[in-house]
Order: sequence, then structure tokens, then C-alpha cells
Amino acid sequence: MYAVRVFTQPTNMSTKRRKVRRGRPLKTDAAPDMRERILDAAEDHFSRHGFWGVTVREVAQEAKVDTALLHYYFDTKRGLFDAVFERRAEIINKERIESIDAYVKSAGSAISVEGVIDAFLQPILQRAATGDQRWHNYFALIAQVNNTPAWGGETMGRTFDNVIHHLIDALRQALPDVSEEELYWSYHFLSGALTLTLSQTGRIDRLSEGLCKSSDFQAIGRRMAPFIASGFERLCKPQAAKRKKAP
Amino acid sequence: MYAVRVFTQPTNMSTKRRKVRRGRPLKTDAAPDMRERILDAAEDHFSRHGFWGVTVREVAQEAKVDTALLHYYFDTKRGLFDAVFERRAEIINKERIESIDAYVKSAGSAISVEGVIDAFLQPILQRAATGDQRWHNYFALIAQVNNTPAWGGETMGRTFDNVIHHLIDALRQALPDVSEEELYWSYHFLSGALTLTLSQTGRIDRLSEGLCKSSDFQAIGRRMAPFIASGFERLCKPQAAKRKKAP
DNA sequence: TCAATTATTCAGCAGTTGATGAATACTTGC
DNA sequence: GCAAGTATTCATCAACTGCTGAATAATTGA
Repeated sequence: MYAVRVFTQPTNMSTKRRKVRRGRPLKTDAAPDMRERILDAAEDHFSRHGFWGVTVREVAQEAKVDTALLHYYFDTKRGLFDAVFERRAEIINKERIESIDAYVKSAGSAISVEGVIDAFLQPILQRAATGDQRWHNYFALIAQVNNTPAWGGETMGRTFDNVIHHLIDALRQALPDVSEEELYWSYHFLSGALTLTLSQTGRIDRLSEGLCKSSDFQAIGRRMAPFIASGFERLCKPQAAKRKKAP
Repeated sequence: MYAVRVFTQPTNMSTKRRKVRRGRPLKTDAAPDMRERILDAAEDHFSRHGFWGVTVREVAQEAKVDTALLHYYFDTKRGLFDAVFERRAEIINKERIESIDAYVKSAGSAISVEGVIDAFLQPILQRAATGDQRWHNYFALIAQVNNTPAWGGETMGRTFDNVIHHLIDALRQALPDVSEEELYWSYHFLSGALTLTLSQTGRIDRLSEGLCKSSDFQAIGRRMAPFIASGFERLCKPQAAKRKKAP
């Protein structure tokens, strides 16, 4: 028998406990990091069924831990969701900004809309093309949030506005004298096309009777930038297409 | 006191009760049709929070009826959701097919990609532009379903494949010798752009600092067909843009 | 070595969920 | 006018929900 210890963990933060892993990992890399396992399980479930379609018990069960551990690390279900959402954001955002910057620098005065958009898309589409299921799940999660009217816009903005403004700045360089309004509407259409692509519903598979596959991100990577860039140019350089004034 | 009546409604269908309103409406148009009121309330809630983010109690409360009445008309929560999804589908599908057919007929051999896409989009965008909140809700609901990986693809297909194939047939006429693969991928991008537009997250409003408004369907209606048509032409007529052979 | 700290599990609560059988109110046809 | 059918409400259930206090196990630091 052990002596009964009363008042365990009295030194924890008073009202809100918070267990952000600080410093080096405590365990060897071989040992399972429960926190990451929980995040993986949550990512998997949230991406498929959204915030309300998932119970903390389901996540805990898949991660093979007790539900109390979820609350230990993330406080609330919403805290867990936010942690999932933010975990990979920094990585992909950094890659996208670097990709855009690298293109702008290398292209110089030969900068093109298609080049900028391709630089923006490639980091995402390449990670999706590797077939890593966890990144697939993460992208599907983004798509879900981006289509959530109630709080999606705010959450997306908080996490991704930096990158988007970076993209739009680069596009402005490629489109002299562009109207801001056309620029933003064009981005809106780009965002929609990308979002549906990432959501992986398999709808295009059925519609095309197997000719196109939602999971074929290489096929998408080859087509998306030309398609979207063409739209940008049509909308943002109307004088060329609409022949308002003869050249 | 009333005499106690035992075994009321013993003549109902044995296992599954089903109350599909058959024949003309029983009440005058002025009297509130509870069934429609429930559908309106459900549409409102489901469009904002998705299937799992809504409780039957919330719907019942907004419709000002007892929850039992929901089950009386629709059996299950899922039955209610499906009824909402299908209620307006027939109307908008009919309008879209007629719009495409009318354009194809009127254009004759001058048929254009932009014309077809515009004919496909206008019925939706016009209904959205009138500002009828119930149609707004319905369109947002479609957007939600279209981005639901678990069962969205199947549900969308069951309801909308007819129209989409009609659209693609018309596009084929406008794009001689088009590759089927490019055609379907192009539709995929169109679908994404439309879906995000309908989901009304307000993200573009914040991103553009008020310059663009998600609710401004007239602005969208003027821009979307040109943008998308341009992408189609780029992808489906590559020889023209990629200068493989000089003309 | 062992006390303090951190990680994990255990057991369970209070509120909510979708659903249902029965009671009551309304409508209709005869 | 009343019996049969239809619409609506009432009261309630069993299962499930997020969450928590306390117990136990593992790790660390001096």
C-alpha cells in the first residue's frame, strides 16, 4: 500500500492549467509522444467530420489514451481543435512565403501572374502529392474551416492573412495598374478552387467516372496555375480582352 | 374531463411512419404550414453550423414547435436534413437546365464557353442577388455539403449530377476536340470557386478591408463567368495559348 | 534516494442529445 | 354532429456529451 497523498498537483497554475511543452522533449524519439498522437488523431477526425461531428471520446479512443489526457494538454475541445489547426500552419506558411519570394527574385522584371500563383500553390500541392496522410487530413481541415460561415472567416484570417497579403503583393507587381477590386475577387476564385481541391470529397472522381482523381495532386499541380492565372489576366487586364480601346 | 382514448392512431403505417404531404395543401395559404416552417428553421441552422452543429431542439425552438413534430414529419434528424437539401434542388436545377438550353439554342454556331458558363451561373447568382435569406441559407448549405469529405460527394452527386452533365455537354459543344480530362478538371475549379462564393464566410470582406463584399452577388455575377471561361479556354485549348504550332 | 514535478488513468457528474409512446387538439367527410 | 383521421404537444428515456477531482504512475533534480 502507498501512503495516501492528498492535494496532488497543488502547484499547478491556479485557474487555468496549461501544459505547453517547454524545453527539449523529455522522452527519446522512439517513445510515443502522447501530445502528438492526440493531435494526429484529432486532425484525422476533425478533417473528416468537422468540429461538431467529433467527440473527445472518439479522438481519445483512436489515440489510445484517456479523455482526461486531452483536457490535460488542451483544456477544452475547442483548444484541441485550435492546436490542430495551428500546428502545421507555421510550416506551410513559411514555405509559401519563401517560395513566392524566391520566384519574384529569380523572375525579376519577367515576373508573371502564372509564375506567382504557381509559386504560391506548389508548397501545398507538393506536400499533398507526397501522400502523407496527416498532411492530407490537415488540408481537408483547412477546407472545412474555410467553408464554415459561422467562424471560418475569422479563424482563416488569423492564421493565413499574412501569406495571402504576401501573394497579393507579388501579384500586384505582375499586374501593373491593377484594380484592387478585381485583384481581390480573383483571389477569391483562386481560394475557392484551391479549397475544394484540398477538401478531397471524391466528387470529381465519380463525376468523371474515374478519369480524374481527387488524390492526383500532380495532375492538379499541372493545371491549376495556368487555369487561375488566365482568369486573373482576363479580369485584371480587361483592356486586352475587351478591346475597349484599340492598341 | 375528456374520455380517455386509448390506442390513438393505430392505423398509421406499422414500422415506419411517413407523412409525405400528398395532394393539395390542406390549409389556406395564410395559415402557417408547420412543415415549411420547420424546413426554413432547419435550413437556417444547418447552413450555418452543418449537420452535427445543430440540435433538433434548436430547430424546433426557432420554428416554435415541439421536437416531436420534427420526428413526426421527417422521422430522423438526417431525414430532416435531406428534406431541406432536396426542397429547393428541383427548382434551381430546372432553372439552370432551361437557362443553358436557351443559351445554346439562341447562340447557335456562335456558342462560347463564357456564354455557357454564364447561363449556368445566372440562375443561382440572380436568386442570391435578390437577397432572399432563405435562398442564401440554402446555397450556403450546398457549399457545406460540397466540402464534406465523409458523405458530401455522394449527396451532391445524387442531387446535382444531372445538371452538371448538362453543363459539360454544352461546354463540349463550345470546345471542339476538347480533352475530357481537361474539361472535368476545369469544372472542378469552377465548382470550387462557386462553392466558396455561396458559402458566404465573409472572408473576402475582411481580406479586402471592405472593398469586396461576399454578399455582393451582382459584382460576382459580372466577374465569375469571364474569369472561369478564361481558365477553361486556356486549359482546354492549349495549342492556342502555348503556341505549340504557329498559326 | 526520495521528494517534487509531470504524465496518465480512473470513476463519475451534470447537462444534453435524438427519439418515442401516449395524450390532446384540430380538421374533414358523411 | 360525430367518428375517423390528422396534426401537435407533453413527458420522459436511455445513451451520450464535455469535463473534472482525485488517484496512481513515471520522470526528474538535487
